[in-house]
Amino acid sequence: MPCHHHLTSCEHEVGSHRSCVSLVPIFNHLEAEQMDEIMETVQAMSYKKGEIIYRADEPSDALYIINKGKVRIYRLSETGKEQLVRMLNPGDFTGEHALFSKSLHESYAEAIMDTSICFIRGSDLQAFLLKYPTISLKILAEFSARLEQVERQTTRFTTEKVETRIALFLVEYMDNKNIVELPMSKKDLASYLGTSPETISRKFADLEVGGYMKRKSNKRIEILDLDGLLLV
Amino acid sequence: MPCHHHLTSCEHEVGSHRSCVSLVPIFNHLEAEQMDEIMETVQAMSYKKGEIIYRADEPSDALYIINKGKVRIYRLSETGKEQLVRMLNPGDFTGEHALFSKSLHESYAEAIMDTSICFIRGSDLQAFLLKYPTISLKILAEFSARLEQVERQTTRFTTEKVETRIALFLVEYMDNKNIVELPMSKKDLASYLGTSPETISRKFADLEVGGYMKRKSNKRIEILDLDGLLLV
DNA sequence: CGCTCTGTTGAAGAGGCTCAATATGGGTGG
DNA sequence: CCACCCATATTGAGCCTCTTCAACAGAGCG
Repeated sequence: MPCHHHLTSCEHEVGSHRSCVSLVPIFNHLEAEQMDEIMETVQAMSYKKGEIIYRADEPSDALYIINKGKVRIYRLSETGKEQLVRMLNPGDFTGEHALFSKSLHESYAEAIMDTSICFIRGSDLQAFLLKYPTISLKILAEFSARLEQVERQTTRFTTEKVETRIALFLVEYMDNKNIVELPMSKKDLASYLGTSPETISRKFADLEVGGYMKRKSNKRIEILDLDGLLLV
Repeated sequence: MPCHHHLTSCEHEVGSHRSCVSLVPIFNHLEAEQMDEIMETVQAMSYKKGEIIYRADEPSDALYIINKGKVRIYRLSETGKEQLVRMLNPGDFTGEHALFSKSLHESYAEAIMDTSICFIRGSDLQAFLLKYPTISLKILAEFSARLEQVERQTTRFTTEKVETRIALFLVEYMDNKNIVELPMSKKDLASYLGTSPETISRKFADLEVGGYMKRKSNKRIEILDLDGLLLV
């Protein structure tokens, strides 16, 4: 069951010391012995909160799979400003660009809590992809979902005003009890939605006085008027 | 040799009646007999200028490969505004999302000149991917390049002002004689760069009086001050 | 040859950014 | 366990970029 978005955990139920391989969508459809084979090539690494996992312009030849923790992927624009691209939770992976197309990263990956990561070297992965082609299909599905996600986001940047983008974000992340659990700080949310923290603050206040939502706590928001929110 | 951008032709040297298969990056590394095998499953179709190839929310089970012509991929946002996502030239493909992740298109594909397209049905493609896993590697490379491209564009939308986005666009599409051949109408360029045609007009005028560039004709621009353009 | 779509230019207004001051609150060390 | 502290969040004010509407010019096409 693929995730329809990529900022909150997809509940991969990652056990503490079991290797990531068996728990990751791109591998967990394999036979046990095939997973064992992959596990043997996997290396683990731990990062403390705040540590940078990779930087733009660094070379890379590995796929990074999040085993535990949370990772922030961001970019710096030509003029040096930062934009949050996505958040990685256990079971998600990154580093693919350096693997499949070029050899240099274009984004930054930062552990925002203590995080453990599994690496598969590019050459090993490539061998597995040729040996077990179904893995490629899984990765292709993941890539194509991400492409749609980013294109959708891009379209919103150019065609919707900030208030609408926030509203759409809230609707997407709302659970079945009309509660949104913000998956990041408001500062990061601002960066993700292409605006400033000040504007986020103001628009949240506006939406609250408009009766569309109510802030239950710092990171919890209750949606009161879903239909109205979509028309903002 | 992958394209570093996706709006101008990558010079695939497509012959007039030869099937697309042999000329497309994702297949042209295969042996002749393997390509023949694929060609047998391919169906061709022609579209006249202005015809829609697929629409959002339509189901699909095929990969579309451009054989001849030019195709515009665009999205409509939640509030109905259009954004140009990319242009397809001979050798490019689309329709992947409906194939690999979901079954419905999210974007629109429109032939902007008389265009001929080859289809590979999803089930056939899947079989080939399992039989010849190197095809997957090619598609993975293409997807990952596109992901980077879209993410880069997204970051520019949120962090750069319009004038900078135009400047970066011009620099990317400049050839080795400092000439930019605009690959689309100014109207489409505005949509692609997330602004309005009026602003494009004005910024081009500004860049010209600033001595950064000179309009040679409607679609040809000469870059006069590359370094200055990057600092705009 | 005229019609329509594309492109240009002008003016006004709005939305959002920046800078600055203040408030809040979670984490840490005592 | 409490108090402090610093990053995060909020609120205010002014400004600037860009959008929008409108009028007009030009180019491509039938």
